[in-house]
Amino acid sequence: MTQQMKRDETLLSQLGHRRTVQRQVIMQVIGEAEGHLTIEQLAERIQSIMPPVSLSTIYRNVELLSTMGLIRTNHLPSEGTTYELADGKPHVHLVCQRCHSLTHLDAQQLETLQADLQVVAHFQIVSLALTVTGYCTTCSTNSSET
Amino acid sequence: MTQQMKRDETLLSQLGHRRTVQRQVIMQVIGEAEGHLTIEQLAERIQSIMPPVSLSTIYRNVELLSTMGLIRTNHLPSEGTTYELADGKPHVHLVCQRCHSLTHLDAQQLETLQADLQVVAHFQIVSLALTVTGYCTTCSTNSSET
DNA sequence: GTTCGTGCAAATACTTTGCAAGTCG
DNA sequence: CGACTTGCAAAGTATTTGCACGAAC
Repeated sequence: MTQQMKRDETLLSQLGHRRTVQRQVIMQVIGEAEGHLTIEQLAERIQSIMPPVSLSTIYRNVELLSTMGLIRTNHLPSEGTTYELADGKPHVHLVCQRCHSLTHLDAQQLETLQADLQVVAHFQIVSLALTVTGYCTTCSTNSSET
Repeated sequence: MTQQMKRDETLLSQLGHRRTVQRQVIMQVIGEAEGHLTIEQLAERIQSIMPPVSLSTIYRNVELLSTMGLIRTNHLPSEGTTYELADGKPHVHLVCQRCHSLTHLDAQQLETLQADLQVVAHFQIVSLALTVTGYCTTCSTNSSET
């Protein structure tokens, strides 16, 4: 959180945006979370440390922070839109098409691929997430019973 | 489409589902499309070949077809939820956090990774999509001007 | 006749937008 | 003062659900 907050303040001033309390708390909450958060989860956690922030404000700010590259926006099936720190670490999301369960993996093996894409696509990668669709262990096992 | 339709019918009967006109047309349209389709695009194309199918029916059937592993569900930022054939071919989606543009890549280099994950996660992979978040060439170039 | 599927309309999310009031430099 | 933010309420979209009718086995 410490390093992240510092980067936050730096970027916010760089881009001419104000370090409002709301924005600071949003960054703080996202930074302290282990995984990704939905807008509602964000709102809840914010309320636990300060007076509630309106949903529209949260929506507007995650959009801003995402544009600035501070956070990453995920579009996941079961959980809807979620947000997390844009730390550049590759994610693997295992999405089950049957029960819609979601499993996370930290994929070391993606490190090299990230570099490849950098070159190939001339795309400035902020974060890299692999969405794998298929069947989780449970469903894959039970599928024969159907 | 031919092979796909056959597989469609096979699976549909296997699972005790009926091969209704609506379902066949939905599969046909998705099969004939090059890329992924939104629910609305689906509805439009269906209307061009038969009397309109209600949106709820389409929603219910893409859910069904997805559960059956015939099609793949994408959750993309700019285009919302889209559907396409679950052909197992890896996709790379380059999502720009700034202008929200979406670029597609066919990634051959993911083939091996797919095998790795199969083992590591005991996850039965239907399809594999890499969502890369960052800045596209245009935005990456212009970012300094901001 | 019993089960399954569809269409329609209503009900639910989820997200965006307009506007008035407040804050900061 | 002038630019930027927020909160609230209203407006939009997107998706789901309940129900009655019709089709299939």
